[in-house]
Amino acid sequence: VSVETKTQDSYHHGDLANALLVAVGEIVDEKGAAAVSLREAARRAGVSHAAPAHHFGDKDGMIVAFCHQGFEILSRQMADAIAGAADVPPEERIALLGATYVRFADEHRAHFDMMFRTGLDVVDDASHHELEENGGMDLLRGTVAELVEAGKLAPGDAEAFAVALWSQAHGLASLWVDGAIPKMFPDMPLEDILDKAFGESRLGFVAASL
Amino acid sequence: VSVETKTQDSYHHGDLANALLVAVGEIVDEKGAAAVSLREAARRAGVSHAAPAHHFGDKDGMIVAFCHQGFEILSRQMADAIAGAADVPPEERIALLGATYVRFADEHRAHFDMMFRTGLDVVDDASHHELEENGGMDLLRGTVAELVEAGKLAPGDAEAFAVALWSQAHGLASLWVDGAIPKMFPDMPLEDILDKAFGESRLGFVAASL
DNA sequence: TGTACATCAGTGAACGCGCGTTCACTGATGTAC
DNA sequence: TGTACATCAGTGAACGCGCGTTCACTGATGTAC
Repeated sequence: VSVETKTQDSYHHGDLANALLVAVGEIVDEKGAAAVSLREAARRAGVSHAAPAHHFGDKDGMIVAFCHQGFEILSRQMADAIAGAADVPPEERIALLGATYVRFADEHRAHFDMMFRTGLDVVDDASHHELEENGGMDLLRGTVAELVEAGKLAPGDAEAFAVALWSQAHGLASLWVDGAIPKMFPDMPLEDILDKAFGESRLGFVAASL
Repeated sequence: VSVETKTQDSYHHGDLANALLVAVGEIVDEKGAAAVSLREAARRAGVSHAAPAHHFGDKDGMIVAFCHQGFEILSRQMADAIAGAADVPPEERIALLGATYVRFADEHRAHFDMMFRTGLDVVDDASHHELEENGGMDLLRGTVAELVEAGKLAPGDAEAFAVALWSQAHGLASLWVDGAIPKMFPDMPLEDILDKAFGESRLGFVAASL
């Protein structure tokens, strides 16, 4: 996706808020999250440097909006992943959620970086809220609860199990996106790693043994 | 640890390089990795802003030196963790390595952030080298190899197993240090989580089932 | 259909800031003789 | 033991840069009547 710059003969952009968010993604991809600035985003959108203020208020506003977009995408993809799998055992749905999380990071590196890896206070504050609100965390909790109901997981282990799963997915996503896994273990396709990390047999055990 | 500022009546600091690295850690802890600057580090060390150049050349040099320090600590802690456990089964040593990795992140948040989470090119380039050189990765590989030798893991699964373990430890460390786990799952002590994530029974299975 | 007017979105100049880096310098230390 | 000198570590001024934010403005759009 490329930034839609303003039509040359029009004073108003028409879709500046979106164009700026696209620009933010490009900056993160090209130069890292630390390089994001209002002025650079405005430049890429073909607009004066003061224009973003009309849409996002200030820099924090733009960054939070970008993260919000990411959380929406992530939660939608997670919901989609298990929407068509209601009749499947919970451990398989959990595997789907984990793989979806990692694929989201792979396909939306800029969003993943901003959402989870910048360490900005404004992002941390917003992220907690987003994770609770948008349903991604509820899907994990709910599916783990089904595992308990099905007698495959002790009730007292539900939280630890959820944490372990989230950690596995988050760590895989982080190291993969960083390029650490490809560097240390060349020639391992992501899908192979996902098979191993979230494969049915493994999760079945984890549920039983925790 | 606090920055040792220069003795007031001495022109030379005496231990400026170390004092600057301590200052970097404080800045990361207080204001995030993005706030690290040569001038702020010099300020905290009680020295003129041009002084750091004599020790680290430029800003990248200072950051790489800080990361290098972190990799040294991590690899030493990992080596120590299994040094006294040579007679223990490999799956238990692997659990020790994982827990050590997470505890390192918990106890050295600033270093962990800089080493793995800034996304700076200069850090990424150095980190790959450090991980290979300083032995941390070798410890993981070596212990996984023992698992294979002991017939507890198929040779073809060794790499995937190593990736899964590293991911589990890295994700747990990241989410814990971010405060995401405490926020989503309050009142779970880190040691409890480590027990569940790297506990003997779980790893025994993972080795057998991958 | 036309006109006044409010509202909104983008402009461009200006501000002050902290930054990395350079450079000629100076104080301190150590070494050769 | 003393002296010249090289070397090293820290200084302070200067530079140019990109940044976030503010502000009076202006062009465009839509709405009331």
